[in-house]
Amino acid sequence: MKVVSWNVNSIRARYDRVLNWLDANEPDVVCLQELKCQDGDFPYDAFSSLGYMCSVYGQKSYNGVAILSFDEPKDVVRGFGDGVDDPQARTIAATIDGVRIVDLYVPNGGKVGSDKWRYKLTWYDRLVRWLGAHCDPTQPLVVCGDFNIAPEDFDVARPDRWRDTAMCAQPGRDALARVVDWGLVDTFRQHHTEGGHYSWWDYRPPGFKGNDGLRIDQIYVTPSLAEACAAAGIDIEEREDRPGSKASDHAPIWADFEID
DNA sequence: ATGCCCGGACGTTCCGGA
Repeated sequence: MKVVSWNVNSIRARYDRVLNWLDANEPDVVCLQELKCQDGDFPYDAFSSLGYMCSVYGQKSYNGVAILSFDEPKDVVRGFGDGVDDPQARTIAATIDGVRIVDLYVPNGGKVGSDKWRYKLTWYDRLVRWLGAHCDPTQPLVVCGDFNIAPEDFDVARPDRWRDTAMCAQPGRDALARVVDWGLVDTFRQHHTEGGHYSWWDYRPPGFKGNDGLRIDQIYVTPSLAEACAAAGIDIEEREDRPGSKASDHAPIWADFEID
């Protein structure tokens, strides 16, 4: 089972490019973030032509997540359902071929200390509680998406430049660590122990050309799936503009599992 | 110290992104 996670920065602006990538790579499960459209505007037909079923949790202009799969998605859940009045569409979960898939778009956080920053930290706390209430570290589980946190300095090309931002500030890293400590393994780090690998580059200079990258997109799994993870990677070629096809500011990340 | 580049929208400038 091949799983990909990709913050596409508008599915309507990106769907031809995403389609081409899916056609070439044939992942079994596709977790998308930042759809920036309502459910009714999602390009279902384009993806169904490649054989994908689409579970969508959209929102006008902002946020929005979706899980695409060849196999029928079961027990689809949108949002945390934790009683908090939160209109932001940032999480969707589904069971695909016996594997629970959780697709997340973690809040950006704005400036450290702002209301958005507090929302981000609170959101991480809600995620930990949600995992505790609805998931089990012994089950086959994928928790992936745009976490908007670079876990360590060697996940950042220029750590001094980013140190005190919402991507790197210690309270955010601590919040992410509490999610991982619940019982998850970073599939990319299983296969790449060295630094210097990134999944996001700002559109603004120095950006991709200046390699001012951060590794803020992750595919975490429970230990039973980690044992089955044969390979993981980041397709940085997809961060490059092509004629008539602009790139998202995020590259797709993927993990391959050998499961029956 | 700030903008740079993008996408979306009650659009012709703004907000949010990370």
